[in-house]
Amino acid sequence: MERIVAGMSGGVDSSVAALLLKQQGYDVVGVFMKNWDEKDEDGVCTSTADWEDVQDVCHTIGIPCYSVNFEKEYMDRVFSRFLDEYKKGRTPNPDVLCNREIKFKAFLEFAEKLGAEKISTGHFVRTEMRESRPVLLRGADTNKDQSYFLYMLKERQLAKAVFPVGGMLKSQVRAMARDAGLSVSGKKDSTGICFIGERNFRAFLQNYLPAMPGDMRTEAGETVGRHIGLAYYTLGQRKGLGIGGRGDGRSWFVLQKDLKNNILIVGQGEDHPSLYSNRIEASEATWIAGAAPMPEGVPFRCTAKFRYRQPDQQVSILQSGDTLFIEADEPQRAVTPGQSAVFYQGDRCLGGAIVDTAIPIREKR
RNA sequence: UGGGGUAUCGCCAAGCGGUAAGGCACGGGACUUUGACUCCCGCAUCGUAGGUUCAAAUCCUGCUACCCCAG
Repeated sequence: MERIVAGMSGGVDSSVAALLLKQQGYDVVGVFMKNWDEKDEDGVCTSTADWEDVQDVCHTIGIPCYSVNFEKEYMDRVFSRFLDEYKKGRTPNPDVLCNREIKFKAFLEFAEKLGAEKISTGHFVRTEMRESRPVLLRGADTNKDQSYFLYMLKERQLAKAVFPVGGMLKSQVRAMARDAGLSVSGKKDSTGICFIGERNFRAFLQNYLPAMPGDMRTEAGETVGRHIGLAYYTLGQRKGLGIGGRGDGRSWFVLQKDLKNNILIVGQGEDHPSLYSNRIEASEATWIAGAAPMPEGVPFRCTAKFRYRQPDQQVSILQSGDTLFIEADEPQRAVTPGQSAVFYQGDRCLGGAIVDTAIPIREKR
């Protein structure tokens, strides 16, 4: 009987994933990962509660369960880079790294040591063999598709993974959990950084990044406020600026970071022109198939997402050396350095790259 | 010091005798496995002390503060 190690977070999705595998006759072993040790703002250690949920669910399903600790790996391979990026004034996405380095690497290796052929997670994505090679497809529930977070995986990682709920709708997953009597069937979807959880983001960052106050200025150079450190803001952000009543009365948004002078450039209006770009330069391109879908220097038409859950955007991409040039058909709002651009061809996720620069539209030449 | 003006929520700002618009900020919630965006809800008795009136943020008087002009 084939053994599968089910990664279980204590949430509905991974629980139902394990349940489905069990029903399909696999030798399922549930494993809970603890990768972060800290209480939340209320002094509650959510991972303890989640671990209890996992034990509960495993008991109901009738599978053994274990817990494994990757705190060190998470800190070394994910969180340290996360902080480095912030220190550079960028806005990283820790979860794409977490998937590549932890869930589909450290955890996968651990599962193999347990004698498992494969691992499962509760991600809403599908895989399929095409020409005897695994491809990553969007989840069937277009509203919950999580392929964006898995673009850094490679074929050999995909080949070792199963995503039992990828073909289902979220509503079906919940219904199945309820019918099976899983205690977590009504549990709220978790959000926030994976393993760290939902928290006051600014306060959280303040534990790791030094304050470096400076001016907030308009593009014209007028000082309109103070910031507590450029790292605490991201492009297109509105909340937290604390500027009210100035100018034409509209809301203020972060337009740019001037790291050299420690100045946050802000402007009014959700649709401020400086927030829009259609030419983006990215690097660290990774392709699930191992190589880009097009030769170097040749443009390629596909769709892209510049943030999770963004509707597909029509783009042309062109690789030149280490740089990936992206040209979007439509203007894109607040494309942010450090964030990921993920590429698709139909339902298939091809890979992605990390944004370095978004060139404002009005600088077109 | 003399003359004039203004004082309404943290900020901007309606109101002109009939019982406090709106925007921004902020707080809460929804959405969301990153960060954001978005959406919904909440949020003042009118500088102060008196007076007139059935009724005052709205009229009158004193006080206080700030602004402008003058010299």
